[in-house]
Amino acid sequence: MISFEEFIMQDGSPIYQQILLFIKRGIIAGIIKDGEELPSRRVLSALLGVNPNTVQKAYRLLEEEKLIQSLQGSRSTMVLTEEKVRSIREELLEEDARSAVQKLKQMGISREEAVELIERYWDKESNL
Amino acid sequence: MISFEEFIMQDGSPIYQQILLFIKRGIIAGIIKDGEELPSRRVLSALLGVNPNTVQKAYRLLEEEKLIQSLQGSRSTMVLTEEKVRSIREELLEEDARSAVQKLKQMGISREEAVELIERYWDKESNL
DNA sequence: TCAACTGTATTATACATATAATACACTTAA
DNA sequence: TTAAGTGTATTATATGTATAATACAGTTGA
Repeated sequence: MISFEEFIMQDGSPIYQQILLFIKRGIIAGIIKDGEELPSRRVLSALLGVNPNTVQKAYRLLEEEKLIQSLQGSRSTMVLTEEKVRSIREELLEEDARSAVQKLKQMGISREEAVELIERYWDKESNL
Repeated sequence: MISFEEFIMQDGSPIYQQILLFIKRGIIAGIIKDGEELPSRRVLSALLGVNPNTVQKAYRLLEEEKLIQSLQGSRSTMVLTEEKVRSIREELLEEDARSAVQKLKQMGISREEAVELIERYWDKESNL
């Protein structure tokens, strides 16, 4: 089951994108599996405290990427293949690692300091 | 001198915030020093290919944080103390590291994989 | 002096994001 | 059967972001 209770709103980027990325990272982690049902738009919006239209926008993008299948009256279900998961994994890992390294380099951090920093915050961050 | 040629537009977050963070990271790296003159709003906007008002918004925020001093007719100059630099360093390092670790954990990446990933992208990323 | 540059401000327009309030057709389960 | 839940769609409003076109007052350097 998908645990949206772990969803942490990080201000800055659009909410619908945060939802989209949260689901994609869950897919990569293997927590969200093929055939699994997503919470309904209304339920998830209530859970996150956002507008139903915002959740709908995230779900519509998942639909366009063919990662979910939606039918009127029933909840949307995940449609995943190994190939899709591998593709998403590359896309997100690439972007997140590249972005983090770029920022740290801009601050004049050394490679060794960067590794130390990641290791230190690894323990600080609550487990997901 | 501040080298804004190294500025890379990353879509997603507002441009004025990207400019603000680019300058703050330059301060942390020690590239941008106390008393130094920033490019004028018009010059920087032309250099980055964005609207002068967008640069002005970033500079206004720097002004509000008392990191620059602006006088009509003259270019704005950096007003930095060791304490301010230390404060910005904590703020940004904290946020960037925390954010990176959170994303990697959400993807089910292990601590060892994360370190490997960072080290691999450290060499990929062009030097700044 | 004075032209060119500077910071600052205003108005208008356009687009993206988010919320709110509905509405309708379909499915599910009691 | 039918009430409740579902996906989907529309309209309106508000806010933030970015651009464009000006305008004005102050500074600088030839």
